[in-house]
Amino acid sequence: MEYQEAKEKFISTWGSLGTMWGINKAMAMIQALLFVSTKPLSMEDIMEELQISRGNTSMNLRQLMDWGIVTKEIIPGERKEFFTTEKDVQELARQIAKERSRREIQPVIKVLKEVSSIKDDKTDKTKELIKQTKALHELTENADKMLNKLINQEQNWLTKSLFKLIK
Amino acid sequence: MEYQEAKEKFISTWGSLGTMWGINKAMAMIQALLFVSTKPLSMEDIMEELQISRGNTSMNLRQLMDWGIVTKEIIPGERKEFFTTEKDVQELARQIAKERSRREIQPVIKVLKEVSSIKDDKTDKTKELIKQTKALHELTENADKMLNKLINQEQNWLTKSLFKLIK
DNA sequence: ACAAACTTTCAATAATTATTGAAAGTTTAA
DNA sequence: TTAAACTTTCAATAATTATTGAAAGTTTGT
Repeated sequence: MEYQEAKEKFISTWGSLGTMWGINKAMAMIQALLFVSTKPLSMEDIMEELQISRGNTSMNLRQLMDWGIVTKEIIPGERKEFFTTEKDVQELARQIAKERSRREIQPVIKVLKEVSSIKDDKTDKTKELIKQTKALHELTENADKMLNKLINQEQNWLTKSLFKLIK
Repeated sequence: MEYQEAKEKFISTWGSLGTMWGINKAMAMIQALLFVSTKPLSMEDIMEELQISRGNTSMNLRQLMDWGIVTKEIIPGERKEFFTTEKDVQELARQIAKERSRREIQPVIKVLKEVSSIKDDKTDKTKELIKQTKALHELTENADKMLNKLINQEQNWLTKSLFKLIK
């Protein structure tokens, strides 16, 4: 497999992985492209390489910046804006975990807490609803705590912890 | 908040959480409904409660069974089929983790391995592609190993491990 | 202040994904 | 063996989500 083919394969695989986990294809592909690029890319570069429109590129770059995994680079003497992504996989993982926790897991935990706190009227169905949502609430909260722990540790904590768990 | 409202809130929240993580709404809602139900439900029951069509119900129940988190119950004297979901959150989490690993993570690991193994022609861009996909490969493989570890342990291992990590 | 070089916005459109419902298929009881 | 009771399948349709492209907005250099 040659460079170009390998690169395209990587980008499109990353794109479809994104789709499977609720992240849009263009967004995932832009990040993948930046991730293996040796230098910052302009909007033109990205549009060209991925064959997507200016609007699409602009919107998805913005989202990636909102997620904190892509940053604008000012290149002296250039009028265009250039973009790079976080190159360190650990940091990338932490950032994504952090954002998904904040945006998606927290609101669900909130609802689970509310629902599991309704007044127990002693009927079977109410007891079951409370019991089951409480169990889910605990599980979700634990998983999320772990995720947050990962997020707030220094660089290599994740790898070390995983290693301890695995061996 | 009363029982009915709480139940509906739980089901629809679970449904939209599903959507955010690439699982379709009806599938997530059916699972949620079964999860808080005190007894097995028939297709009619599910259609009625969630206001979805027979075809939709049938297809999504099938998927849930393929995922191994819903099972058919035979109720003596009843002609209809009845369904239940795994009621234990630990087991549910393990089953979902197992399936998502098998279906989605493994194929990506395979591609990352392929791409990171291309011939190094000593150009900067090839070196960067190899380096970055290799890093991603390692991270993904570690995370997946942990997931698999969780899957193959006895019941309470997950909670215990998480607890150890958190404290 | 102007205009060239750029980026953003957003209504229109396309692509994808989910849902319906009726026909075909299956199972069961008599 | 028949037919009622039920489930599955799948082409048609609806709903959702992503993408385009051109107009509006912004920034920069002169």
